[in-house]
Amino acid sequence: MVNIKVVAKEAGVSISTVSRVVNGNTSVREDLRNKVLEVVEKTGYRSNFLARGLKGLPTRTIGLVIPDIENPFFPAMVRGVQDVANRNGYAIFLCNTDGDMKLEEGQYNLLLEKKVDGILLVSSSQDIPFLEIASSIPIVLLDRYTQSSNFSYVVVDHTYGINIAIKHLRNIGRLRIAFIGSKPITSGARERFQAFLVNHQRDPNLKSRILFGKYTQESGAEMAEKLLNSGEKFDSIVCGNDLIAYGVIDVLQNHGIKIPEDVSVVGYDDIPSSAYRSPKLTTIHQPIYELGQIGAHMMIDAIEKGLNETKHIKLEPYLIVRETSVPRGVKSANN
Amino acid sequence: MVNIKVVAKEAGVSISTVSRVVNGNTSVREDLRNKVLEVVEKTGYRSNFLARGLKGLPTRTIGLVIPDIENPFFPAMVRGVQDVANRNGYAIFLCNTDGDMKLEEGQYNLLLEKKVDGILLVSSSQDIPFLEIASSIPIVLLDRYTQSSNFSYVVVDHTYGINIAIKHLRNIGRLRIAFIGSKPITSGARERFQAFLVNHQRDPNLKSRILFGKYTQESGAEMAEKLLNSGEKFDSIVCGNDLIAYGVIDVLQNHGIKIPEDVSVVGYDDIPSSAYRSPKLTTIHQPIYELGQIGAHMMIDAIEKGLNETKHIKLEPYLIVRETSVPRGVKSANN
DNA sequence: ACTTTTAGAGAAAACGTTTTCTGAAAGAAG
DNA sequence: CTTCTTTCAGAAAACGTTTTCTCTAAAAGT
Repeated sequence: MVNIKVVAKEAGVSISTVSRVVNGNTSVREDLRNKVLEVVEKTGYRSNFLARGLKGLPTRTIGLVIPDIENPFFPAMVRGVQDVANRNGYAIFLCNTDGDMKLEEGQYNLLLEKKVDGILLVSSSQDIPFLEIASSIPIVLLDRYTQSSNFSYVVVDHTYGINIAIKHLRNIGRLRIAFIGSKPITSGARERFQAFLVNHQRDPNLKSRILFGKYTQESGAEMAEKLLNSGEKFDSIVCGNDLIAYGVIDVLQNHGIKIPEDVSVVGYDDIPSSAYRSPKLTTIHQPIYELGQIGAHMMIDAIEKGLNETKHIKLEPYLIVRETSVPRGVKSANN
Repeated sequence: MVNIKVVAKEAGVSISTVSRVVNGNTSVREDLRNKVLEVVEKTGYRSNFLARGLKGLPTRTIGLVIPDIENPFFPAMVRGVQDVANRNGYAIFLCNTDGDMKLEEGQYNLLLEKKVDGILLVSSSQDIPFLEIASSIPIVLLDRYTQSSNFSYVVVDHTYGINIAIKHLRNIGRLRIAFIGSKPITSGARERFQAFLVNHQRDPNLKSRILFGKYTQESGAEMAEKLLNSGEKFDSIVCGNDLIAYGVIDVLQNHGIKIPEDVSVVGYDDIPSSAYRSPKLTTIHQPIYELGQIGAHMMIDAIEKGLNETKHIKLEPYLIVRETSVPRGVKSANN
């Protein structure tokens, strides 16, 4: 491997001079600079990142930890951060936690050990003990924020998202709305649930129309069965995410319930398959790719410009009406 | 940050001794070893990977380059490699190429610069010029192999995959089979196409029932239109991947063609949504997660045991019959 | 013309390890 | 009791950089 020493020898200068030329921060005599540049070009020399890192300089490496890349919600986000990271010469370490805080801490420590310049974290809990001891590198929370937030984050405004979902259902005359979501352990789940609650404050026997499970199709199916068995009346369901909606729709249809004629279903996320699935899912679209992009930008700014005021960004989701909410013949009022 | 020096001082020994204890390759007197271990435990000392890397030791870091994480084919593969990598203490760099060989080379060089111990590559071409100049680290090709293969690879046996697809269609009486695939630029696409060809050698006007596009839903739709417009007769379609099948099904249905009554469609890949989509797609399941796992295992073996004989592994896909191939009432012969 | 400032190049220290080399003490062999 | 091994700890070199420090020579000021 060609290192700074051989470049120096080849160019007939000292290694200090080579370093100065390739980093370009101090002035070097014109002829020497050109000679060095020429040798660098010829040999394809690139300074060794391990050595630079050892000197305390940035490694141009960012850690990204998410629950599960196989969850269709995350690929777009990952791609968003990779695209801007790559454009800026950063490489990204990707880690999965499966929603387990023990693993999450493990990945966090692994990344610190790898001397990443910063960590983008989709945490699986609202309080993250291992982040409380101040870290030496910037941390940006993605998609979910913490209780005691001294960290920058970029999230989606789920209160707004649930509001427009409910508004849409009311517009088409659905007033007995059920909610099937995830246990409110993450900020996102909590916010969605609370937004639903606020919209139904005066509702007496609301409790039995609210069900909590996990963000999976299986869990969605299970909870739909439970809702059905409860005997509670409902004409529409707001789901915590699209996967849950898939399960719900399957179960409802298996019970001979017509969607959207008998009950309207609206999902949340707008993962890619929701546009293909039949019936095509009405859902709240989250700007996932943009979320990744913006997070990566914030991170790179924090790394390079040393910005350490925390920044909080909330993105707006929007409603996509497909086939699972509006029965034929019903006119959706302008929302 | 706690480094080897403070551990040495704390334990009252030299840094050499500390190094020897934490690496455990040479013998150290019992009492000193215990003292050091105790201090290491207390301080949470972990040796700096940059310094180790600089000494030429492995960085316990692997590069994984794929075309696009947003392509639903890849998350399972990525997860497969991450799971075994993680279990063995490796971190993985994930890179996207979008099928562009220029970008692929760029990512490859970026990874070399990051001093990864090895690279897992899903290449977008059958010959990879930048790999011809011998690399100092192990390379394992995933999912696709090259012409002049001096590299280890793990792939899926697509000849077998297409054979069982065709056999299935013939079993249910479909004899005029069309093929809509990707231009045979990767080994996978080429193999699928050739397997189809071999099965139809005596067929006179076969050409017009073979169409090449890209591995996307849009392309699938486009080619289905083309096939329809050609006036060529067909009773079934084998698609190069599931995404193409989605596009094909949409177009066929829009033309009032019933699936599977009028024409049978079989996909290839079995991406997650194929089990949900309606109609549920009959397809060839590829063991994608296993492919990632096995690739990672080969890589780690190559890194740690220095195995440098090239190893070639072919995994067997299998048929999953869902709703797009067998018309009601037709009995599928035992295959 | 002589001193003072400035430009800019090289030497050397430092980053945190691993590992070879050196050396001392203890044990074995004569 | 002396000499030769052996065991094992510490010193020091090395990995490839960046950057501070030192020094020379030229430019600038008087």
